Amino acid sequence: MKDLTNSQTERKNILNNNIALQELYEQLGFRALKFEAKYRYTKQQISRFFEVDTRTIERLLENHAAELAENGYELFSGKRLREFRNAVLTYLKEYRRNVSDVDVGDISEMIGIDDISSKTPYIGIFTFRAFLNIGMLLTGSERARELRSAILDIVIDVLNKKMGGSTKYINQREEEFLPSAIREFNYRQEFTDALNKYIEPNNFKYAQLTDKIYLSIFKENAREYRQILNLNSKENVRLTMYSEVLDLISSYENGFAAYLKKKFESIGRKLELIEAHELFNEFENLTIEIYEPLREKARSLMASRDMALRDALHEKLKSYIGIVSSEDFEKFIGEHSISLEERIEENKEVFKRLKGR
DNA sequence: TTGTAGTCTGCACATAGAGA
DNA sequence: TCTCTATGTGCAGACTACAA
Repeated sequence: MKDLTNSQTERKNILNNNIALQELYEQLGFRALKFEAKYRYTKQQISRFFEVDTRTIERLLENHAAELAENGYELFSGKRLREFRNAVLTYLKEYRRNVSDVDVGDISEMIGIDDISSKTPYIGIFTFRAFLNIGMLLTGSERARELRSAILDIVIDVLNKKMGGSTKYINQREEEFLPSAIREFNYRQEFTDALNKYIEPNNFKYAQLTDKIYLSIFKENAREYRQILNLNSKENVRLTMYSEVLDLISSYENGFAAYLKKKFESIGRKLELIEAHELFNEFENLTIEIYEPLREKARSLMASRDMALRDALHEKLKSYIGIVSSEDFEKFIGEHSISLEERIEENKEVFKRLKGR
């Protein structure tokens, strides 16, 4: 199980997943007052929920101030506090009206939100994200432990629901995948043509030089990549790659094909496979500065997304695991993410026009 | 203007668990 | 058993808004 208490990256990768957050709010049943379009809780509500002293929450606020502020913790004072107090009063009034025929005792106690005194000068307010953040940091609270377990279950459940049980092809749900895959297909053609024309016949040349590209970009050969993503031998590894990785592979294939052609023309004969390997090393050294930023980006995106979306760990890219942005979650599992079949259907007319040219 | 009330915050202390 | 560290709690002072 992921350890949320001591990894800020793991915490962010859940808190950036807005789709899962909505589901979490529905399922946890810890209702909040909506203020300025966000669910809000007071510090007292939070400490009651986790069954700890408010001082404990305050200590977390001291030690993780930036992280909690980023997730929506704020101090309300002045005009904003007055507006919030009015919103609380309206909420309490509404609630009392709706349950007036029932003896509900202390309504504030029952719904978990207190009437805020007019003498209160400022008050610490948490958003739902900040509330979850506290739950991820509190190690001594049994309820926080239960919450963390529920968070992980619900996040996995949301992903499974969205992906119909398998996240193998989650990369195909973003808009950019299809154009990148088409581009890559064309460059792949040029690459294999070049290997055919400029390297002596050899059964292993395609696989070996493709592996060289993979190793250069993400430090794994095709076999290792298959194992990590649990792909069978019939499944095409490129159909599981993110658009940024495909673009970089295209660039390598295009660049190396041209480099190979140049070498062939200068020596006036086809290269042996071992010479092609040496030529690739030369090409790699020559382009190291050009590709470095793109390689860094591809490794980081691949390692972080596969960890967050596929629960797959690329051991050799461990140090590249970072935060998956909320935009990324939206791209792959949000409203605008759609399956490849639907996207192809959407682009049918474009394909027909291209075919007709 | 001043007293009051509610909240935040810094400091100190208690407790529990891990490791030597 | 002792020490260290992390975590949680209590207390008191500071701060701020409101009411008289």
